[in-house]
Amino acid sequence: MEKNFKRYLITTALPYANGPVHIGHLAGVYVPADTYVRYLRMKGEDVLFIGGSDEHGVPVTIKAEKEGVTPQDIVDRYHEMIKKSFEDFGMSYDIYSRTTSKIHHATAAEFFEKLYKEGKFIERETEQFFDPERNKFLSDRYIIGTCPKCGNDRAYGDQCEKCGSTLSPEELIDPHSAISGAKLVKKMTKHWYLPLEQYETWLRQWILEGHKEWKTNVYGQVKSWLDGGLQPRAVTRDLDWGVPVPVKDAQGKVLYVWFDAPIGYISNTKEICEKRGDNWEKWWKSEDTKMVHFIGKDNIVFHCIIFPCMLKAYGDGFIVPENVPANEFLNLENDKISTSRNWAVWLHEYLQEFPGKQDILRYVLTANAPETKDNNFTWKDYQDRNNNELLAIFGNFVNRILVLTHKYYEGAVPALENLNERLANSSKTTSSAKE
RNA sequence: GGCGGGGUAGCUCAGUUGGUUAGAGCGUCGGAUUCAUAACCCGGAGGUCAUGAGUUCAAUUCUCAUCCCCGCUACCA
Repeated sequence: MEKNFKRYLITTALPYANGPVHIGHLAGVYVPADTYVRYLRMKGEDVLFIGGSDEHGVPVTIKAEKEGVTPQDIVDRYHEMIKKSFEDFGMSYDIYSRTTSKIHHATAAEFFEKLYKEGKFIERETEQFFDPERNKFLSDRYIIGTCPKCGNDRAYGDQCEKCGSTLSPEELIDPHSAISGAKLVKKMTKHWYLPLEQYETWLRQWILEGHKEWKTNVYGQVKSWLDGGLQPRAVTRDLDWGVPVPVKDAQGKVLYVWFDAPIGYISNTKEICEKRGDNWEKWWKSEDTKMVHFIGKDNIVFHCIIFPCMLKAYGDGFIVPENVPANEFLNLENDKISTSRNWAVWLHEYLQEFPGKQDILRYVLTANAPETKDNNFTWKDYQDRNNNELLAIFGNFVNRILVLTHKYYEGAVPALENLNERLANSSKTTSSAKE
């Protein structure tokens, strides 16, 4: 199945703009992607490298509320922070943009509108929990109640952290709002769903038949979803932060963050192409473009099932990814990296505390990349790899070449000669030339 | 709970379409050298390939069960 591709469209998962980027993100997604892109460019390939911040969704609004600022303030803060740290780190993006951009809102809205008009969605009205005090519908994780299984009175609407059981908000005893504490009421609400099951045959053929070479974690996860049977997936939410649903009777509704985020790859391509006078469609609608999504293992279903279904539903020549390399996670000092517990090495802090040491981090994260299983980052390992591998071995190698070049060749690189002949002729002096 | 991925030397990872002594880097131990930076170079030790059972002439590699780690679980249970 070797195809001849004329150009490469490489995307990296959009970091969520409610916190900075840490070494786990770097190890799994950004360093491998940047390395691949640099390799392609060195080979002279035509490459477009797309990144950006994912700025919609409930967590941003919660954080804003907590701090008494607007959601825009939150995403402005973290977008700038992430963007700058990527720049300082040396990510070679063609563009690093954001999903609050005008062009993205327009692109995402148009995307939804086309599918809507063509009848690609199904509408469903369901009863949802509503916080009367804040006047908003709540997603499962912002509903708190008593766990019916273990009696924990701080169980979430999707899961009880104490006994680990998976829950639905309906099961909770005395459900109330995690935001206001108010007692919840039920209200009817309408949403649009993408009927994924309609694409099952196509997905099977495309991935299970056509891409057996994908990583086992990715392939296995996809197969499991397909074998389990796909269901319609809601693509809208009751929320006031996001891309408004471009339909008449949809006040107070936005596109589900996971619907709009991957469209960000398209919007950002448009943005850079407009700036360069390039044609964005050649990147997204040509069979000879090779698209690769770099992601973490938590994003497999979105990039292998949902987003491809969206593209397929839209039609109009959109291509789907040729590969979706999803990496595992990185632990820090034997403990899970956690934003909420502030257990992480933040990129912006690393860059401050270790100025000029970007390549050391790149090296360590590459040498220890979590390709097939979760890996562990320790400062001791970082120190050892730096001191032994980079400094002692590699550093000495470079230093020796420089010193000997000056000593024996007056500082100029000597002409190429036949090494085998030379080795055969002498033994002593060649032991140094050999290297 | 269900499903997916993983559990191989002190550490981080390769590998095995089943087949005699399971690999690498770093660490460690020993040696050599002072030609290159506090280096480099050479050699050794170190693993019941998570656990138990099964298939086989032969299993770390296949099958089943168990344990542990991580992810997903779609408003389906």
